[in-house]
Amino acid sequence: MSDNQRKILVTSALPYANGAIHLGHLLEYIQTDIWVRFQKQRGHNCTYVCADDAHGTPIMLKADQMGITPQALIDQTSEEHQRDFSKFLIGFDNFYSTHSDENRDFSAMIYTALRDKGHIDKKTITQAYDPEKEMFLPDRFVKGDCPKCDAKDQYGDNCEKCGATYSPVELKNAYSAVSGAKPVEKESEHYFFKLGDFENFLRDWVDNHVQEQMKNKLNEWFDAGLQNWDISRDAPYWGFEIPDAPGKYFYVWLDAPIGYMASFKNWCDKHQVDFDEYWNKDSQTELYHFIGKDIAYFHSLFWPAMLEGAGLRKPSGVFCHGFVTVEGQKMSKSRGTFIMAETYLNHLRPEYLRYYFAAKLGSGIDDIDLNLEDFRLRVNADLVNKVINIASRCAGFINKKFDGVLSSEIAEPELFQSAISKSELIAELYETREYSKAMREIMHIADQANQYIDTAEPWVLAKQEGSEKAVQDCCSMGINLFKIICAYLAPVLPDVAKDAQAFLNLDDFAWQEISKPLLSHKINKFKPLMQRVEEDKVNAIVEETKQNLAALEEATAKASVSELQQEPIAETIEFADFAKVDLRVAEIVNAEHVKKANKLLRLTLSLGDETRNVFAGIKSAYKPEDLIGKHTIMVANLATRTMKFGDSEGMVLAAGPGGEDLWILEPHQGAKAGMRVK
RNA sequence: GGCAAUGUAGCUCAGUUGGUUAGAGCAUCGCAUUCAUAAUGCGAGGGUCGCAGGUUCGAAUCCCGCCAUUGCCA
Repeated sequence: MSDNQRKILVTSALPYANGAIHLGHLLEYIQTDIWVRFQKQRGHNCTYVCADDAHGTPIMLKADQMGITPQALIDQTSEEHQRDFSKFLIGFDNFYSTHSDENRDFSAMIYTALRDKGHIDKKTITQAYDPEKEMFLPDRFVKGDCPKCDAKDQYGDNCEKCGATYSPVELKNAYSAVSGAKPVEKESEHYFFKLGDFENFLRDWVDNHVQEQMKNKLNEWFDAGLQNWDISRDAPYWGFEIPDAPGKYFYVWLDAPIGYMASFKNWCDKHQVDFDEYWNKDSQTELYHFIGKDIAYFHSLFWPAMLEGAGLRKPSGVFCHGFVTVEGQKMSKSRGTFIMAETYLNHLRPEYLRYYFAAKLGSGIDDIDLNLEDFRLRVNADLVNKVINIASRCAGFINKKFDGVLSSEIAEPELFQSAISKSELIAELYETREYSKAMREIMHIADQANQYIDTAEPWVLAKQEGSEKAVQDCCSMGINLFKIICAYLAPVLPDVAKDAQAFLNLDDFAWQEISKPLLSHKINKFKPLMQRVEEDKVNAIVEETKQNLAALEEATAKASVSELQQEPIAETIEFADFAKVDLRVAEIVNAEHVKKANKLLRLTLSLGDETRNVFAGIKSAYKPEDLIGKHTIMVANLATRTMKFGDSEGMVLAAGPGGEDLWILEPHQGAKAGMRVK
């Protein structure tokens, strides 16, 4: 190993231990794993640790619902997570849990240090409390009617319908999402981390440790003023009890990032590595966290502040990435695009996805779109048609005519040189997480290789008497280019790289060896290294995702509070009262976005002889173009209501809790605009 | 509601500090070719760079407003 070998510790965000790994998670683990494999291929000492995030109310409640202990739930989840990760070739050096002795010790140690330096405050706050379950309720576990717009079934912090923000105690008809009981207000003393103590330090630190795009966002928080952070929760809570405060527990987000340290410590003890060398205040090693843009706040403010306060080293960098969208939209359960790792693996090998993500990942925080058609075409074209094709079209000649031995010289030194001269550029692109640019460079080499073989025409030479050496030379040239390309792609395609090594009769693809040509070298029989992605396999993933969802919904519907419990049937009315409501079939002749309105769509409804302008709060669930031409049911004799955006002349009927889960009514085929519903 | 990021060919994306006729891959079409997992090579068509203003000799690039998408609001 060279003198300039770096010591690097890398983490991915800890997956929460109450659900399965999905494509959104995988973007991050794949991005990190590629980076780690690259560092190792370069000969650096790089360690990759992760853990399950195993504490908090949602885990406690889910275990309760399943009738098992939280410990049993997180054990089971950990097994599932590790199985998925390993199948996706995520090469963690250590995968641990935040519910561990190491983590308990570090959490206590850091908390104590912060407290002793005066960075912890106590304050009594009022919170919603479930008298039946005898527990405090986090905002998202209190539901009720929006205090502003009266929308039903809104969460305790903000309204999906009108966008208002408020506190849970303001909700009308509030109920606990856990028991259905009416929450009461109750006081409790909470512990706070005084983030504001670290403002100067953080402003400095943020300046050269986060991406440009993140700085703007963080500045907003600085400008708003850093608030104290509530780090305690009352019993019953699934987590670590605060050392000097019986009945109080660390909030899950306090011990989650500390889990990075705990997992690493656990690994150090198994491998006789000096933990302190990595975490001492003046450590010379490097520490990088790969995270999603949603948790930037915790990793760029709380975490470095906690480390600073506790006298530990700070991260060398926090690398944020965007979200995965599918077909240009948020992953959606109902569209079948909320794809689980396991579902994907039932149909396709992981490297297709690894390559596709690599081909689209840059160093920024842009969202990454998985377009299923593009995915299939891109992977097939780049990997199978271009890269693997090179070996496929050369290997036959070498094996049949030359007993598998490559020629003793490089036929096209310039072309060979051009391919290896990209080594440092590609390394730099991997290092800076510009994988998409790296992939482009590599594919360009593959194009050149195919062009070369086309020009050299070994199949023509093979038929000419006395051209044997020319055939061997040109096919050996092709194999050598193939070797270089595979070495460059190794971080992304670990299994293909392994198979290519077997074919090429090599032990590894160490980066320093890339420039060495294979001369008079014996290779093995070529076997197809990768099959094309078939369209029906991709469709099967979407299909299975939809089916899983249906099964899941059935299960949760049984377990949770029923629709009727949430909203009991209203009091009985006479037919005459009902008859006053004039319901009509209406055709949606136009639908469009409403400027400045986050929730509304403007619908133009035809009743045959007249048209109505109606505003409907369904933007989160429907795209305008998907509605046009359809029929629906409207209240036609509702008094016109004047809104900020214009008059709404009626109302369309819809059911569902809100957000994406909102369904408007549609009559069976044959109903005509204007018909009365009675 | 506030803030941030994003919006470029059918699709997925590049476009460095503003500077000729806006690029690539895939898809489409034509030609060549058969060594290769119906792969490959050569060539062609295709864009008022989200919309509307402004600054400038000159804007995809800078400024303002608006629209849309995604995320955050501890």
